[in-house]
Amino acid sequence: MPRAGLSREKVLAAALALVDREGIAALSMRKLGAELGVEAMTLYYYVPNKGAVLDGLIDMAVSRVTVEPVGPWREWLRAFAVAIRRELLAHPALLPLVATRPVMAPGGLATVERMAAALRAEGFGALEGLQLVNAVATFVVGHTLAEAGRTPGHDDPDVADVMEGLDPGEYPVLVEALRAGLGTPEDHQERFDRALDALLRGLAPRTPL
Amino acid sequence: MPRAGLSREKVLAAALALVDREGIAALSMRKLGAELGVEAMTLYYYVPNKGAVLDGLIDMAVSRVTVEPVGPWREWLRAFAVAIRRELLAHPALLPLVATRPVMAPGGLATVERMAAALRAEGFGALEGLQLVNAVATFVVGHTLAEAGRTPGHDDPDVADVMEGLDPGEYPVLVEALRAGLGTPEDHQERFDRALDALLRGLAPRTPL
DNA sequence: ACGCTAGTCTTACGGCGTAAGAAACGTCAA
DNA sequence: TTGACGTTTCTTACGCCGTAAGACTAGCGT
Repeated sequence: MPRAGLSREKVLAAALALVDREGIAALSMRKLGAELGVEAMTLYYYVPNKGAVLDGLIDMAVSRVTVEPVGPWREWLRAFAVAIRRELLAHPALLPLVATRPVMAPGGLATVERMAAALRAEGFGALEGLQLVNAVATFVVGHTLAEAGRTPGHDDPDVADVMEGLDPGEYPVLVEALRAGLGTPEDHQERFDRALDALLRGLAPRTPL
Repeated sequence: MPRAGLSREKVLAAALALVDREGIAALSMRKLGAELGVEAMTLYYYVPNKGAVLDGLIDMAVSRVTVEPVGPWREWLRAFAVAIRRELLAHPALLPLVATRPVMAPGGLATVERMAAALRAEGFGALEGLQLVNAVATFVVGHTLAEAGRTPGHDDPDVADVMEGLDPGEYPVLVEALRAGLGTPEDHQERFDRALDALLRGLAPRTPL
């Protein structure tokens, strides 16, 4: 019987809290143990190694994205994209992980399968539908990385700072765009919406029903 | 005068070689020093810290992508996307870096500025044009990550392996798509082309000339 | 009361980034 | 030739990291 009442789930939950609070660079087995009032090596009873902790974190995030593929496919696919983005922005520290690690975590596969099946019912081939889902997913990850991604151990020189030090003579258009709001949350939102629309508008089944 | 004939450039070149050969996880100051026949601390004479090495690597990759923004904007923007992808695929180990680190390295800014200026000459606003460039760039990074991205210290369970262990009863569409070529180089290429086309087709200036 | 097992801790190893400063080298003036 | 000096390199050390090996301990069923 456990003396500290631990479990794989509690370890992962503590890891997520730690990462959200201090960033992914701060996630070490020793700190995670301390978080749970336990020595580092104790964690290895619940988790084979640190990589498994990272995988678990990804799976947690991915699993929270569930979309019911009913109605017009462009609509729920859009909702899917929006849901991924929301989840990623809720835990920006996980972004480098989600982006880098093979996305095929078990938690997300079921969702993917359901969407692919729904797409095939609307005239897409199996491969074609999955390519579409993949295209949307990779677009969202790419966009959100640019929006909120920061390197683990990197002090973030914010876009605002870079903007200050930019020579208007050398980069006139860039400076103008920065003044017009490039890099603001609204800018990201708008760019996301427009590009997503373009993507969904342009991707249609090759052999419609 | 140098006794080992080093320089910031040679350090970066050796770093790139090491990273290409053994992956980003293998890049340590000690190994990089050994690569150059020198102790680790010697590198700190040419580089302030390890982060600067990583930044330098990114800048090297980004700087190699140069596109002449002449002719129809959709065409050279497409060439830009293709060039980024080619460069990233040539050094896949750099992908996690490029994706994660603020993309505004000095090496790439000039290219961005030139493209934005060309777009404005074709009826885009300054902000609008940069959003377009950004959208394309983030799309390419996202796609290429999914195509070739592997985590630093992660042994890659290839898509092929995952495919084997997939229950056709549980994931029928997925399995069918995998059999139809999901995840092959051709699949990635095709998905890239189709999504890029959709993106460029759908993104047009709001206030045409 | 005793053993068993699940859970925890201790110790240790090799690696990491890098701070501080000592040491060796090449150059050039005296 | 010598000596001083700035440039480049090395030595040592500190505090972190992931984790292998194995010793301890708390609570259970008998």
